[in-house]
Amino acid sequence: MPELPEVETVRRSLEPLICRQQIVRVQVLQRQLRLPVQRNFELQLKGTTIRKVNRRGKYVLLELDSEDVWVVHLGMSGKLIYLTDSCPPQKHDHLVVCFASGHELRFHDPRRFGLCLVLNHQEAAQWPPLRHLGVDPLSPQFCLEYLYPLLHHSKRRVKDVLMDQRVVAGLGNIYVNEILFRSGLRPTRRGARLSVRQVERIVAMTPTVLEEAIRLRGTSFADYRDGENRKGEFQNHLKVYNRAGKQCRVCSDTIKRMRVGNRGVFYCATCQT
DNA sequence: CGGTGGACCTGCTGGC
DNA sequence: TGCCAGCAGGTCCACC
Repeated sequence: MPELPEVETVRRSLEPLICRQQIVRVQVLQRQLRLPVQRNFELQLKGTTIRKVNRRGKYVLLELDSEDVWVVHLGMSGKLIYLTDSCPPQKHDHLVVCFASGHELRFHDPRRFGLCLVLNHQEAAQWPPLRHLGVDPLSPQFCLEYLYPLLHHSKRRVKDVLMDQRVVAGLGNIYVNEILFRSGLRPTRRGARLSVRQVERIVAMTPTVLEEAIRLRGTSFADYRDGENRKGEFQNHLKVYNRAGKQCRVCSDTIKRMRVGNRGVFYCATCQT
């Protein structure tokens, strides 16, 4: 499910709802997520107040007044849902966090590819998945001088390089397909074979696509919802992803689908070379 | 070492 | 209608 625009939408929707709220009760209903939920997870959260909601790549980082960080990754099907009225836990609600206000935050994840853990600031800085994250594609560090050498020295497909979280933090399959369409490049092109001009197009189109998707509150197929369980709208603006057999919105050619590294890739053979 | 393919898990869709 | 294969937005690890 969630790539950078969806995670950022969750962050923005949760921030005003949960900041300054004190956690009074924590229930773990399912410990087996991508990593098992820590033994002392409940104790680490209980009594703390959420100070800020940050994002790094696809990770949501909930900063606590205890100086710990509650790290959440939504995997493929994870949701963080804010409830003002309690109800019995639903199927696949794995975590229920109750605030002093009586409101709740729940982590819900049918496929359990998601992740929840509590780390202090030093541990968070050391934790390899966070430590190795590449630049944020919406930051000024994401520029030609950064990206061109990484692509130029890689034999991998441009799609795989852009999806590598150590290179760019937050891109996944949907947005890489869209970015490469708008850059006029086939996903199977090898990084080393791209010209400076072509990498310039990627650098320009990446924030354009991501910012448009954030404005439309992300892409919802089946699962994705923001912190208030609302769908996004960007699925109606996709140019190639999930559009195999349909007409290209630019040239009317038929959008093609192929498999690259065990996942679906969508492209227009006329617009992308 | 870099690069690829499968595993992890549940649910939905489409074909027969 | 029912069943089953195939597919899904992410990450990690074994293997070449």
